[in-house]
Amino acid sequence: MNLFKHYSQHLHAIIEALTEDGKLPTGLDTSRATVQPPRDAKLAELSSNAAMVLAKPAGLKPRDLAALIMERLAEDPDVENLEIAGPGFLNWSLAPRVWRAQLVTILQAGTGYGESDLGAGQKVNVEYVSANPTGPLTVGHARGAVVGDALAGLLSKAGFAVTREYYINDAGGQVDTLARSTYLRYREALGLGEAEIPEGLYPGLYLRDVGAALAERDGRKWLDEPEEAWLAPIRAFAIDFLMGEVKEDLARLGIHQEVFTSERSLVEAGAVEAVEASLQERDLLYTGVLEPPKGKKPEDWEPRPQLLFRATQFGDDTDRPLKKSDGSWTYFANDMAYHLDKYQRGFARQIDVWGADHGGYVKRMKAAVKALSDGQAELEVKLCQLVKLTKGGQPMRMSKRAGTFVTLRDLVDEVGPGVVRFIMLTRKNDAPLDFDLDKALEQSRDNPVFYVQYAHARAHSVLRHAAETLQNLPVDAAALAGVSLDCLTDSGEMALIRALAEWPRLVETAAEAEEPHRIAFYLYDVAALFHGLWTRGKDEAELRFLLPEQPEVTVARLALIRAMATVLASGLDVFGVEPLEELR
RNA sequence: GGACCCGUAGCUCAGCUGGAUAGAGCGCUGCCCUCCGAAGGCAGAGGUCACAGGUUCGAAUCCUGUCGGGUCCGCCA
Repeated sequence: MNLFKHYSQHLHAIIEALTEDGKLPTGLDTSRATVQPPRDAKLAELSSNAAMVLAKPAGLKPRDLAALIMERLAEDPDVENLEIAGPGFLNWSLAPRVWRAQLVTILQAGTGYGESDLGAGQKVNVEYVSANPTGPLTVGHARGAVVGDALAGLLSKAGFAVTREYYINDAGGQVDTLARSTYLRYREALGLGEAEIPEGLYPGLYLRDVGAALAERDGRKWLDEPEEAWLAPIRAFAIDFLMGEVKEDLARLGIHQEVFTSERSLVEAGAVEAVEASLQERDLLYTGVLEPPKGKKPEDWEPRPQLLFRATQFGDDTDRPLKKSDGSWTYFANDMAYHLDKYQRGFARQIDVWGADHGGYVKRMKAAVKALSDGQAELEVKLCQLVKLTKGGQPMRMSKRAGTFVTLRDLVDEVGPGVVRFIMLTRKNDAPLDFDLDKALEQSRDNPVFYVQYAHARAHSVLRHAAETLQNLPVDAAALAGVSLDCLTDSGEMALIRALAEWPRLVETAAEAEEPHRIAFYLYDVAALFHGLWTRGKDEAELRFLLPEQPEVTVARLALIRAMATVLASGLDVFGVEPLEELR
């Protein structure tokens, strides 16, 4: 049971009872009345703003209303130190046995602890990475990959039915460019001299592998054929090859999206015409001429009539083209078809994770989803700001044009998947992120990954040590769930227990805010409390975890330690990071 | 010119959807420890939450405007 939710419900029941007794007016909006840990843990263990929020509509002074609630809340035998504080806060603490009982809950639940029914099984689609299949994934993609995957994990933990998806942009002009670039590397692979890559094609050396693989499969088959003969098959081959690479990169990061949707197959199935018809039916299309952008105007600007979508009716700043002036579909039209497809697959809630450079695209896509679903579906977009890669504080220059960009695979090989994932989640997605390769591997309090993994490993080290030296004592979760925990009385131990008991609440607030980074900070806090407790044992011998002369104290502490390791593992699991039982 | 994001301690950043005396790490200052189980401990200084208005019992948080930084801006995907 989530203690905070429990007391929130308790409080709402009290308010209801007070209303029935005529002490409060009917029809109060109680939605803003919450139970939280106070900002400053010294003030109380639990705190509610109910009296302040409800005072005005109830026509009472906050402290008077607080007194009314307090009277009823005091009847709960678990509630202690109940008092009215400050402007009308209701503060209280819980009997230590209530907190300790949370450890039993944790030990019984295992890493499933913290799971919530908040989402009530609602279907959510999280689409992320969706990089063009024209080259390897870069460090920039890594952030979107990790953020999307962790968000999916978080929502899943919070009770949503999450689908993780990748949209393959295999339909635009860029894949034709890919095919032509691949063709040159194919010729090169067949010994026709080193390819000169003209302006406008992709110079990346990774295409040599694609060309070689094609030569391996097809031999000299395409050498004397005209472009219209080889363009489509080579395009398909190259996309296939590079998507294989992308999946391999993602797999090395521990990411496995279950749905890959091809733009080309949607287009070929007529999904775009269906969008046009649907919009036409709603009278949301017209042929018109867009205003030129103010400020800097493109050189070759001239007014041209295009088929436009009335995006302004749905909150966008201007209407958006569905067709280019030559009559072909825009990328936006295809993207509308894709998002409609997701809606038709049952996703009324869609989350896209994009790079910050797509910020200008958000409003129109949201407008499109609203229009195509008659307001039934909602699209949210998480923009990931840039990652600044440094080594020892020195920026690493990256240029895609010069081919000197750092690939995701290089990064994962350098520091490992767990480190990449955790560090990418130590900032909220809309803030820029510094990623220092040296710091990522540093073993210090400065490095949050190390600090959290160290806590987990240290806990397991103690458990191993206990199993070896104190053979009569239980160390497994099931047995520890049954031991007496009354010996856990130290303030540091209690603080750690309270922090662990907050995990279910944190899952829910982080899921509601769609902010997986909060988990990273939470895990760091838990680790800090644990390391602090450990360190105190250095000076105060009676605080050590293993006291051979006092088995009842020792088993209680082992229960605490295992519960802490369980919560850390549960949090790392949301991130897709493997908890370490030993540091090497 | 416009849209979106950001602005909190010397530095890097939290701040739990509007609550109480705004926090952490690093750095700095001063003590302690440096043989226990694993990579130190305690204390201190340091803030006009960019700025100005507004809403509210109450604002770092919401609204408006200004300044500064980033991303982007017809038919590229």
